[in-house]
Amino acid sequence: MEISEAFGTVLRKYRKLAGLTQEELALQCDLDRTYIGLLERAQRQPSIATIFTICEILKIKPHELIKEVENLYGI
Amino acid sequence: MEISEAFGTVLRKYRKLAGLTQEELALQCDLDRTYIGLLERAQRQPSIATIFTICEILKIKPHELIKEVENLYGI
DNA sequence: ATGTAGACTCGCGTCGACG
DNA sequence: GCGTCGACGCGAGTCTACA
Repeated sequence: MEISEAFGTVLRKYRKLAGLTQEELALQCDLDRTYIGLLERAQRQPSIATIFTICEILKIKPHELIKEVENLYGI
Repeated sequence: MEISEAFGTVLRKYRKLAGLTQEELALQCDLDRTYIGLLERAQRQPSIATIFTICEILKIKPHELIKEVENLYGI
């Protein structure tokens, strides 16, 4: 599995766990709604700053999210 | 502490631990030598793909590196 | 072996609009 | 509520060169 694909999958999972729509998450993260969609569909590579911002809103530690990305990616 | 500053500090620490020069690390990561320097001096924000690539060469799990970045950043 | 600088390409991230 | 499209600014990442 590709890395952006892994990230997108994990992101969607945690967003739904938080009970947020792409629109709500984007608003709170101060990011664009379409960009969250692009991330989930693995069409963009987030920067480390973006990862931290999203994790803060999703109330999850970045390293925990990254760990799941590692698993899907297959490290 | 800024997030790119935190990442740069952690990167430099693990690069030296691995006994590599910026040049050697860059070569193995298939990145530019000057870019590694920019990262360590907090003048660039790595993408998630770049983080994973660097961590692979440094023989460290991305989430472990991220965890240290969190600590310096103060989460 | 590293810092810096300039110039370059391309992808991140934004925005408005439509189905 | 989400996917997609086109257009856009700007920053990631490259390359060359000098100290």
